[in-house]
Amino acid sequence: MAKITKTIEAKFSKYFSHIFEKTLFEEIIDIGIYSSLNKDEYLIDIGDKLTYIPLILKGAIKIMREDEKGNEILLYFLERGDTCAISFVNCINVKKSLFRGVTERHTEFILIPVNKIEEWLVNYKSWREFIIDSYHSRLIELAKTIESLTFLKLDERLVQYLEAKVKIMHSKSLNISHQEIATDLHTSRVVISRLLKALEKMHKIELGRENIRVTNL
DNA sequence: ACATTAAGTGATT
DNA sequence: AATCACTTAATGT
Repeated sequence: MAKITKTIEAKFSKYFSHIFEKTLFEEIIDIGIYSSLNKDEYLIDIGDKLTYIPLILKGAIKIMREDEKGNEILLYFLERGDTCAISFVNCINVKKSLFRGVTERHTEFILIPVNKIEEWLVNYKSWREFIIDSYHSRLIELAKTIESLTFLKLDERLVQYLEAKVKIMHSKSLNISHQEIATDLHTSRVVISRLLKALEKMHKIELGRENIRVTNL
């Protein structure tokens, strides 16, 4: 956790300056706290109290949902330029988080304290638009997830998953275990192993230990 | 050298 | 598509 330096401001400016009006931009630089997390760290867990909202500068976050029995399912990914809009409403009401956010890779972000979120909603048009926009994108992501859960077979979901992963990691070489994919898609490792083998036979991917190389999906 | 963890596979439901 | 049971291979200590 640190104050925002000139270098970080430049990074932030690159992805967010066209979104926010100048006075708001300056206020974010003044008030925001810069922070980062390594791969596989929790940004937020289910039940955590929300005190900050992250504006993502770099990296990617996986948003998961878990039921009472511990069944996990991947909802969507967040990346650079995104924020976790779902958490805004939670923030304002000081409710606990419904989701879990885990970093997919080293991730940098600027934290905005809860009290400012509400204040800016009143004072800045660009902030209102940003929040609504972000909320809208998350809703679309969720709709897509429901769609694939309902209509797609597991092999098609796996292909979608790999595509999303490649996009988010900015790499065709994914360092991920079959077990982790199985957990994300809420199925068993054996099934994933078999489907991956099938994709390999079709020359769409290449398999290694904890590595999948996507060649031509 | 031994234990642990990831991945491959046939058979069964 | 899930589970079991077992094997093989890679990696850590």
